[in-house]
Amino acid sequence: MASTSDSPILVEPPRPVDHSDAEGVFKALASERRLLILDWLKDPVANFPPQVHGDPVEHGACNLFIVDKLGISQPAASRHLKVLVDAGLVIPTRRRGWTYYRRDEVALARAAAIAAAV
Amino acid sequence: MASTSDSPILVEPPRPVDHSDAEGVFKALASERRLLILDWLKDPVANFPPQVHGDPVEHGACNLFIVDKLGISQPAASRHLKVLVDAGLVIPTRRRGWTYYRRDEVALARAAAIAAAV
DNA sequence: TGGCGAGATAGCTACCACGCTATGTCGCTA
DNA sequence: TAGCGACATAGCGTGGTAGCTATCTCGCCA
Repeated sequence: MASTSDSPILVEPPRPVDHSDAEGVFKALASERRLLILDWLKDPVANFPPQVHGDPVEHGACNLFIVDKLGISQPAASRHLKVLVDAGLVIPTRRRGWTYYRRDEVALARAAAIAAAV
Repeated sequence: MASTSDSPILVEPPRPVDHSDAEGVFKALASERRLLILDWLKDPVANFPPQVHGDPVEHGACNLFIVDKLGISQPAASRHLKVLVDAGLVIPTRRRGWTYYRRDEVALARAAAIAAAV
């Protein structure tokens, strides 16, 4: 079981909001496809087909499902996911040759705090 | 005195968050210069020189001051301001040949709500 | 160990955002 | 009414982003 699967959203130390930080977060969110991905990952069980390996709640949704649902090429989807991972908003898990993605709720809460401070 | 100067942030009706809306807001915020402008406009009196015409609290800061403080050309600054105005985050006021800009706190609160819903 | 499938990377093209200079528009004032 | 100052718009060059196809890497399994 994932160590954070049944914890509430962790509380970050109240760090001051940095503009360059904020710019990076908003850049990562400034794409409809990436917003869709984040939305789908809110409920992997409802939004993706059943997975044979990898618990969708624990590890997240399988890369292939996201690629299919986006309807763009696999490399293009891969890059969108990389943008989200680099921004720290999504956590990848490699397992048995597949890669699963899940939301990082802590980082997303921090992003919301940044937006609230604009 | 500004009609909203001593009101709390107005409460918008709870409209559902739309992805294309969200993309537009995040695009407008995905620029360090525009984040700086929004930050400066939080306190026009402290961040800009005293204005001869136009109350900085009521109408906002004078375009010229923003251009100077950004340190870029006047057309470039003008376009950044247009992006913020088009996104509805900043309100322009033309008066006596000058243009003043102030934050739209309602729209900014809505932007924060959008970010919190991602 | 050879083959296959998942996914990242490379390399290309098209497009958009941002900077600049030059110029247009419009209102105020001498 | 001529001139000037504030601001927007036009046009151009450049860098970054998003899409694609082709290819590479690497783990799994027969």
